[in-house]
Amino acid sequence: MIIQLDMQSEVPIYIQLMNQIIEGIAASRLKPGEALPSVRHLAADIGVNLHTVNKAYTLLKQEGYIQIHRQKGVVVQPDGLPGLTPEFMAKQLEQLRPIIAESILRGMNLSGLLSQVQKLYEQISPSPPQSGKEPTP
Amino acid sequence: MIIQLDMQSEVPIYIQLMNQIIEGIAASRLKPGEALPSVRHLAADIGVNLHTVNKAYTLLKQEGYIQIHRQKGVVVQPDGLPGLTPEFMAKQLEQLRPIIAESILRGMNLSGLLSQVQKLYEQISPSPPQSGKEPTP
Amino acid sequence: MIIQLDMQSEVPIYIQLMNQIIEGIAASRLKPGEALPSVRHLAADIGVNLHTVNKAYTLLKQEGYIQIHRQKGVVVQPDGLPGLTPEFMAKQLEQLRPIIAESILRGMNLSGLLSQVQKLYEQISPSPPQSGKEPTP
Amino acid sequence: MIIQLDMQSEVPIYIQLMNQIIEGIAASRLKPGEALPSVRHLAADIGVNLHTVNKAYTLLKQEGYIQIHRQKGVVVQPDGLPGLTPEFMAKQLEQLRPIIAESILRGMNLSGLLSQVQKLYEQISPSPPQSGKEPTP
DNA sequence: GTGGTCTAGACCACT
DNA sequence: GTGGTCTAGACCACG
Repeated sequence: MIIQLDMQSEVPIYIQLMNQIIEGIAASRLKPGEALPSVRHLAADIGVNLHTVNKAYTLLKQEGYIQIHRQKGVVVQPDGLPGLTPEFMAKQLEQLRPIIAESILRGMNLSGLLSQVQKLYEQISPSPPQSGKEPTP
Repeated sequence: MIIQLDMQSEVPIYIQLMNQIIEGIAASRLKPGEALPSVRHLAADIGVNLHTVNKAYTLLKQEGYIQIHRQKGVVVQPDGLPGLTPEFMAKQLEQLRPIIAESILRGMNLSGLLSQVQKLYEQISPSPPQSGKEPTP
Repeated sequence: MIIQLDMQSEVPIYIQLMNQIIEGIAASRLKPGEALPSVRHLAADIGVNLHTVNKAYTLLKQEGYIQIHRQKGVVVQPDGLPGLTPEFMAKQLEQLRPIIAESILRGMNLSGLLSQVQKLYEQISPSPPQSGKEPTP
Repeated sequence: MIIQLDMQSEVPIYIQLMNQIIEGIAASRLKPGEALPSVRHLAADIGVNLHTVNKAYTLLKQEGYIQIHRQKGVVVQPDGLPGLTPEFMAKQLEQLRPIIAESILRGMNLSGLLSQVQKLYEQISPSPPQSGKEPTP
């Protein structure tokens, strides 16, 4: 798992961390049940404060994306990732709204915007994650 | 111009203000050259401090969306709104990326995502600005 | 006398006005003794407030660049323009200093800077003003 | 880093602050990567309000002259200072123009002006930065 | 301890 | 009356 942080970004580091891990799961680079580095290790690896990693993990756990076990450490949610809950859909709309508004203001047409979204979608998820159970012979 | 602010939101007020104004321009509710309320009036109207409004206006001016005339007031950019600059496209991608990643993680498929974006686009975007009167039979 | 004002500039209008008139005199487009438009006329011509023109004229008079007569109107200083007083030299240095500092910071070398200054000098003063008396045959 | 402010000056304090810091960088008294005082410390040191310092820092950051690290502090831009962009050259010309015009009006000749500029340049500019040790015989 | 945000209130320059 | 600047003081997010 490679983490790329921009220490000069205005985006808080713990948010960047969350985003990177979320993207890792979305891209199936991190698979359900797979272990994540301990808070201590990850903090040392990427050179940030323990609290920062801890905050990211805690929030990811709250969203149901990971599990934190006292002894076993941190693993990607093995019991089914959260789906398209109404809360998530609402949050998504609120996040998309200002981005789309500004795109319209700048004169972007719908097809241009859709193609940008599609490009990003395919870039992040190169191999469509096998939803449901894998065929286990 | 109706401004809806959520004082409980974690999104800073001045950002909410910017977003509302941007959306107003995108939707053609605010037209180029149209006057915006003075810093003081708007601040009084929406019940926030003058400096908060001032910050939003200043940033909108920096982005080229409005003009602040000395001692005359604030108007929506009449000299052509900024277009799809490379900087904007880059910013847009960086903003979209985590949203799309999380949508993928949640199991949303491409067509579902695209339809959400399209729905928002059409909701915000004005019907193609009918200059002049509509033909009323 | 053509006046070019930028109403969106952060430079106050009365300062822009002063600069334009100073440049006119420097370029000999306005000659000593020549009449300037009345406050009223100029204000109407360029579409600004009376007070604004008045302020510019008053300050130009204080610097000794023009004379304001109650009835005769406004004329470019006919009794010898102010020279290189110590006060002016000091002001000039204070104005140049931050510009030059920023140029150095940006990596501009001395010759590049000098050539910029020379270019501007020659552009403003195309025909060197005949200092002293003109040869009157 | 010594900051000299003129509280009586018509030049806003935050501009004076910016100028002093820019000059410090230009003179290599402040080197890329070097830390600047925190907003609060500097404000206390020079006896102005925290917001005034903050404004200066924010603008310097926007120009690319410093970096503001979240919760770490402020440092002189370590990733290469901005160069001679077209925007900067245009701004420089606009700033120089009225100064040069007034100098011409006052009867200053080209060589006199150039020597003033050169004097300032050499006064601000550091002796070419001897990287490493000087040869001490 | 750091910068980011917000409030409250004031004076000034500009038009 | 407008925005620009400055002060004073507060709370919060971040690390």
